Amino acid sequence: MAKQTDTRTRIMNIAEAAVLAKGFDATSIEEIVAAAEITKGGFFYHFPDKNALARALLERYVAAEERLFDNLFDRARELSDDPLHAALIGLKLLAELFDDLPNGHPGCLVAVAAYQDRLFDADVRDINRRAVLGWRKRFSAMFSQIAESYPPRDDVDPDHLADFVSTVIEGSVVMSKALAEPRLSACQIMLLRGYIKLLFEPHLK
Amino acid sequence: MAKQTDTRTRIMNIAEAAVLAKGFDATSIEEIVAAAEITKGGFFYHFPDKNALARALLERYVAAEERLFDNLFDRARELSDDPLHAALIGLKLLAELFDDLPNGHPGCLVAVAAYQDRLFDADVRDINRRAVLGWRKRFSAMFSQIAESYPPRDDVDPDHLADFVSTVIEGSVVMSKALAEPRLSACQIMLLRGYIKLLFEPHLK
DNA sequence: TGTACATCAGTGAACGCGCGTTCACTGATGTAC
DNA sequence: TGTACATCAGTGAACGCGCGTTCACTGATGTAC
Repeated sequence: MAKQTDTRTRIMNIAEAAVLAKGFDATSIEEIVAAAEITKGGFFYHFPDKNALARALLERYVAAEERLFDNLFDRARELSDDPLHAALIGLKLLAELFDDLPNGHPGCLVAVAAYQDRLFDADVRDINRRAVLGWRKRFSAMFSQIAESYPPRDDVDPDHLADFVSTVIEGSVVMSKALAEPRLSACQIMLLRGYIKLLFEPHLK
Repeated sequence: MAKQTDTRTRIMNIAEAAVLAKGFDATSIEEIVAAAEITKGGFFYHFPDKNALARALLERYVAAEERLFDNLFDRARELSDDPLHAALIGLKLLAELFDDLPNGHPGCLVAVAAYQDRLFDADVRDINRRAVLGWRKRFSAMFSQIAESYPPRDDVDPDHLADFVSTVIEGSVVMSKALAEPRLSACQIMLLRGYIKLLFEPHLK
């Protein structure tokens, strides 16, 4: 039973890296089982078909991302009671997290699913949609709370601002991959942080 | 000769749409020639191999994008001599352009190449890198010029700010595809515009 | 404690299909004289 | 204007390989009595 999860996890780790590097269709079961040192039959013991692998990968990825955001912004709230300051700390922590990845972020499975959605069934597409809506909900609540104490300098919809966070994260990963510049993501997230600061922080002059 | 470019263009249009919907590897030559109503031999008359198709698609896409940005920001400069106002007009025009696409932006081939780069040779990866560096150069020049007249409220590197434009565009396309919300991109670009405005526009109060 | 059976986590061989690529050929159009 | 040849833009058949999937089997571990 420890072994089951071992092999299954090993399959998924290998598959995830390959999918992020060349797409889902180009990642063959053959190469996965070769790297995992099992046979094809072994793969199909763990997953009924290839689509089930996609689903499992995306579900795991989304759950992990959610946990990560939870931890990160919970930690930020521990460091400051003020909602704006906590958000700024959270974004800084996020940037640091990206900066600590030596080869840059390996890529976001949500973006892969978005860009290859004709490959997957409605089930997988729905998981993806819900995940992004979850991010919207999370950050929208954050910005709504900030807006209560800090009237924004610009009249922006909290949902749109929430999407802006996801937009910048997703976009920065694309950019850092395209340019092979691992540090780019962290830098872009700090720019986003600058915007949030500018938008909400009271002007002192 | 009109016919040659016709068929070649038809192949590329069909291929581009398919690649943006499911990735490069999953787009078979078989389905392309079926849709283009030619035989496989016909395809290989126009392209020596599948990688040549990828290269041709990316080159065409990058060139078209460059022309589009040229036209858009040239037009903006016609409408205002002031570099900041011209930039804000340019971003507004860009947002409108996105909003006019009824099904949303079909996707950016640069993002596809970034997320499936293990599929392509060094040649294709280089075209991609240069394209993104081109965007950086374009927008960096724009922001440097703005900064001459309008001291930014925040000390940001023009290159980073330039990348931020690309980041938001790329990210918003990912988001609008993931959520199947065609209008999202335009909205996110307007948020970016709001940031630029906030960053450079003199505070009146 | 020993035996019988069930389940788990795979193996290994086989399958047919679709893929990218090659190549000999062809009919229409263009060019030289 | 007619003929000979070249080029263009493909056709159509064939190729071998790798893909996802199936399935009968297996050896190790767990459970009942």
